[in-house]
Amino acid sequence: MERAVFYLNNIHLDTSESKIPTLKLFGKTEDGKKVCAITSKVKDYLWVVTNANIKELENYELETHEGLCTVEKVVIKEKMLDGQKVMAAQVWVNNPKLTGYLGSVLRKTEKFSQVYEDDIPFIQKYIIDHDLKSFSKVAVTGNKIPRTGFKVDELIQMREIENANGETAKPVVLAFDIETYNPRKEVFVRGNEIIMISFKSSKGFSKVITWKKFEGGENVEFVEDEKALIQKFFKTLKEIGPDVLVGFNSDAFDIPSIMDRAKKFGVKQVAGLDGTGFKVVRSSSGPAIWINGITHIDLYPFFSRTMADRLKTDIMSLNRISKEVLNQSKKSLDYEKINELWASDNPKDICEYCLTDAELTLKLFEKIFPVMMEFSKTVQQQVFKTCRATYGNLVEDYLLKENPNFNELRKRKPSKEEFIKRRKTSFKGGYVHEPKPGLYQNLAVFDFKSLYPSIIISHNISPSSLMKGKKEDGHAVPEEDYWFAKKPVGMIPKILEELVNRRIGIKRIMKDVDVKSSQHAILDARQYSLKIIANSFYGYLGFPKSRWYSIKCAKAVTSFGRDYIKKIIEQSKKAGFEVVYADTDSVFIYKKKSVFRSARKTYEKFLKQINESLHGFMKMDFEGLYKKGLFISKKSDLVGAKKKYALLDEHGNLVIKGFEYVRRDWSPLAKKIQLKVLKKVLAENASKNAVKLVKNELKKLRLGKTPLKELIISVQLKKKLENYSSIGPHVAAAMKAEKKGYFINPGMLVQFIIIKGEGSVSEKAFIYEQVKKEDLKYDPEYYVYKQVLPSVKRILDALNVKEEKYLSSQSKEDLTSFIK
DNA sequence: ACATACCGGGG
DNA sequence: GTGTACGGTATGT
Repeated sequence: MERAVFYLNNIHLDTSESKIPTLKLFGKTEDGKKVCAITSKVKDYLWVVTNANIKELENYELETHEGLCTVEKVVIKEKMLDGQKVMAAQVWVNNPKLTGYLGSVLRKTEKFSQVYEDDIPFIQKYIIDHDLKSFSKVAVTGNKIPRTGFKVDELIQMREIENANGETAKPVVLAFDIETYNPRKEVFVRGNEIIMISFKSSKGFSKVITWKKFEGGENVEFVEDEKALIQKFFKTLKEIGPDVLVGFNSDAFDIPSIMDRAKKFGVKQVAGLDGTGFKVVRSSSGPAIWINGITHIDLYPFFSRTMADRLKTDIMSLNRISKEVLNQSKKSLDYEKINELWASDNPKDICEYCLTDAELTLKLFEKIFPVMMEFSKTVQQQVFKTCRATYGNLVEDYLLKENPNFNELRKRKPSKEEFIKRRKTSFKGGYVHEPKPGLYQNLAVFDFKSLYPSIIISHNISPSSLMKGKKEDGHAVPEEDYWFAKKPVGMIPKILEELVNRRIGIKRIMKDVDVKSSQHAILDARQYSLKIIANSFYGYLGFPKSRWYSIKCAKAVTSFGRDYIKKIIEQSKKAGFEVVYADTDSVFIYKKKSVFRSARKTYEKFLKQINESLHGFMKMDFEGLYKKGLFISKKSDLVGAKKKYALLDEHGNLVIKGFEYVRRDWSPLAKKIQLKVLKKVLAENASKNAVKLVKNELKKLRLGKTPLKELIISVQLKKKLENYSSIGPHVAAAMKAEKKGYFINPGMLVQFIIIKGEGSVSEKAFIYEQVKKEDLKYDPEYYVYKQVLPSVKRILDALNVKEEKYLSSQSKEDLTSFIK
């Protein structure tokens, strides 16, 4: 027997080789040796709540197409279910893959229909039950066995495993990026050549590999052809032997591309430490790529959901995130230029571009990894899973992990029918005070500190306390006829309170730590992970897929919340402030004729007054002071749109939320004008210039002088042409193009122009190439009224600029004649 | 009014 | 595996 202590990298249950699943744990020792521990002797369990004689269960056997499922042991225990004591049988199963199936069979029986915990993924239970953590030490006992096929230093037939605590490992990281040649504008991976791959490692490895030779590139290595490039990718992965492979959108783009090309050239994928290739697994953000023994991190899902609230940018591209987080931009090179350079055998600039992307990816990873790790530790799941999780997943994982401390049976996920039923049930959300469109000066934003968590804790909002005891003794819900008992404290408020208290404790410690130290960064990451999870409890209660879903609890939370925010609005008005906008837990207020310099003092004084009037646990924070705020109206409504505003902060940064200029199905012209107008209005303080700009652009457009390229609308063709039941403009354009002999393929990006003529938008849509070749004229009317106007109208409306000012003083009819 | 289809990230 | 993101918008029918 041997004992090996190593940092755990990843765990999974492998069913590829035989019907008996093998548990594989990968990691590395302190001195950097790679280890894999395997075992096929893992047992899983489920719970059955029953008063029936359990003898029948003890020797239960079930034939399945995946082998025999046998019950190996049954243990009776007293458990809690919704705060009530129940007798339950813990049923141990020989094969973890069959637990769910056994559960579904038992559920159909009369005696054993109340089945629990059969739907918790085995690995998740295993990690919780063995107290394991990503990149933390584990101690394994077992026998060394021959390493046949494994790319590790040691392979162990595992008997036992335990958490060995201690420091977490600093992983060896390899960041990568690919470039593809895509002259036919297919958006998706199929059929596109990979022309180069770049690498940057945490150990200083830096290289671009490509298959067209040129003079004088730095860190460039040339290979014979694309096949050799793909082979080189796997070879490099093996040579560097990273603990973490990181990309940006690599789940959806880089790795699927590599897999696709490897298949085409018959290159065997050897990525995992057991010689296996990439594996496509389901994650809550869509398909994800798993590698045995290496943690694959895709930065995109983590930034675009978990970190989104912390970023100013609304656009989650590598460039924008790098700019904000690292203060470093991508090399600018648009994809048409990439195609052009490659076609003309001049890939040098592409190489530099590619390497910069890998470098930014590595830097972003290094910056954000502590945060990912804190999330992973907090919910006790593998970082692979946590960094792709939705808020709901994080709460659910946290509850699954904390729940055993309460001896409660963990709830099941809803059935399909239940899910559909829940989804139909809507309820009133937070209170929204619609903004009056306009540009405001010196705005203050206050928000309740953890409004919903505070409400849940202080009103004991929990399924187990719902309508227990007498109404007079409980917390009555505003506008509703139900209540929550004050005691005993329910599982959800209890877990949440512990979480909030932990965060308070961390924040207290942080005060005495140097802001620039790495310890501070870690503590900040930890408190942030706790904050995100705490703030998501409410959403979780009302999320139809939740195990601990409770519509009454969710309703109660928003009901209390509306009560609180309305009181703040009233108080603000009484104190002589104008309330511009309020949403759920925040208010945007201002005072007419205020001066920026003195505004902060005024607001701070008022905030203090608010806080003095609030009960103990409720508190409002000063979220920010903005020099300017632009609120715009809904499309055709008088009241303003929700979450659509642009702010200019104290340092002159623009914060733009919810404007459409980011989308590719808008013409570059509309996007460009919208952004310019916003900048002029907010940053340059010149709405006159904005009007002038719009006027000029419209004039150009009407004279037919706008370059065609600026008018291209790009929409992806997602299906075969014959499968469309509704023929939208991109489909119609593609159909016409195909008849003319153009290459049309599902997956491609249809770039079209709306041309002059009669009929619907679809009838007037033609692909860009055809418009160019046949010298068709674009339709100024369409671009004026369907592209440019919608993008700026609401902004200028908010500033009380009348349409005529920029559209023209002439009538529409006159304009049409003008165009002719 | 309702249904359908697409956006995001990546080249 | 019981479910496969989601909220917003334009255009067709």
